[in-house]
Amino acid sequence: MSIEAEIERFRKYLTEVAKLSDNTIVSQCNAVKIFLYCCFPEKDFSPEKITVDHVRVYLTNTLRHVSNVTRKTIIVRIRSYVRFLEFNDGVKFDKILKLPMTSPVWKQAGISKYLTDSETNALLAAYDQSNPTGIRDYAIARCLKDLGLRCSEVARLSLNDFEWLEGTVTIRQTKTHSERSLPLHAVTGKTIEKYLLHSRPDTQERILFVRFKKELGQPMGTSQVRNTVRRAAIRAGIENFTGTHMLTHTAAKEMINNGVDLKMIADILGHESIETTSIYTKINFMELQDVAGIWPEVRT
DNA sequence: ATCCGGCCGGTTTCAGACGT
DNA sequence: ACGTCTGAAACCGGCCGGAT
Repeated sequence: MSIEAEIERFRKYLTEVAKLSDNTIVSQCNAVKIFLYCCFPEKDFSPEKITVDHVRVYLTNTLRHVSNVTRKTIIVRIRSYVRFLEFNDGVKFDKILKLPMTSPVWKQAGISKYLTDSETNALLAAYDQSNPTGIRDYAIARCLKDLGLRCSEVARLSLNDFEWLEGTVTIRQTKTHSERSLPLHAVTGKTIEKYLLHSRPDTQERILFVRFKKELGQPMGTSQVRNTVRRAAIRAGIENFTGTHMLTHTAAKEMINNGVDLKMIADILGHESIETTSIYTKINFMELQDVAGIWPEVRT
């Protein structure tokens, strides 16, 4: 297989599956092309021949003269390519992805961190709903866990975003600058309704979740939203709690377990790339092959 | 207990430098 | 004048220490 053909394969994936912008696609393809030509000067290339040493040598020798920022960018592009190979061809490149490429721990491990059912229940039970703060924070947790929102998206939720009659909520200003409309579960809706009726202070603010103490009625920031969940996790005694993204992962896990299609989950979670979704749900990939067989397909 | 702000690492995008 | 490509910026989520 020629390197040019391989780059075309990568480009097709970036365009059709990852749906990245043209600039991103071009820059990723170029970085990978240079990398591949450097590793296989004899042009006896095929994807499965790529080894950890290729990457290591490339980073330490060829890229030794570039700035750290540039190296970081190139690493990102190579990683993107390797993940494409894993996703598209089913070839495992654990050793490459485990190289110290300054990636988040949960991604290096190749396993998403999510809560077990008992941990989820413990977390939700850790909110004292006899006081306004507990009601508010419980509603936040349900938005994260039921809707699979990022904490920044929860912090930006506005009263204007809810269509109560239709039972939907629209998420704006997301990471990918697009909008998406989600169905609002009855339980989630009731929780938010309870917060609005019995907990939320009088304020002109349209942002849903507001502060109770300092700066009463002002919007909560992303960090406050995160902190409410973190404190609940401490109360619930959940060890290894790493952050609010665990709830997002948990939402993805539950959808997978309910047989929801991967593409649909990507839409709900707001991922432009199915690849991102597959990272969130990695561990279930293995489980589900045995248990349910609802993964789209098993690659060899 | 709650909140703020600064810092960090990772990813994607884009402005402008560069070559033709 | 125009297209290509690099590297910096923008954005995001996470962590932590200190203030209230």
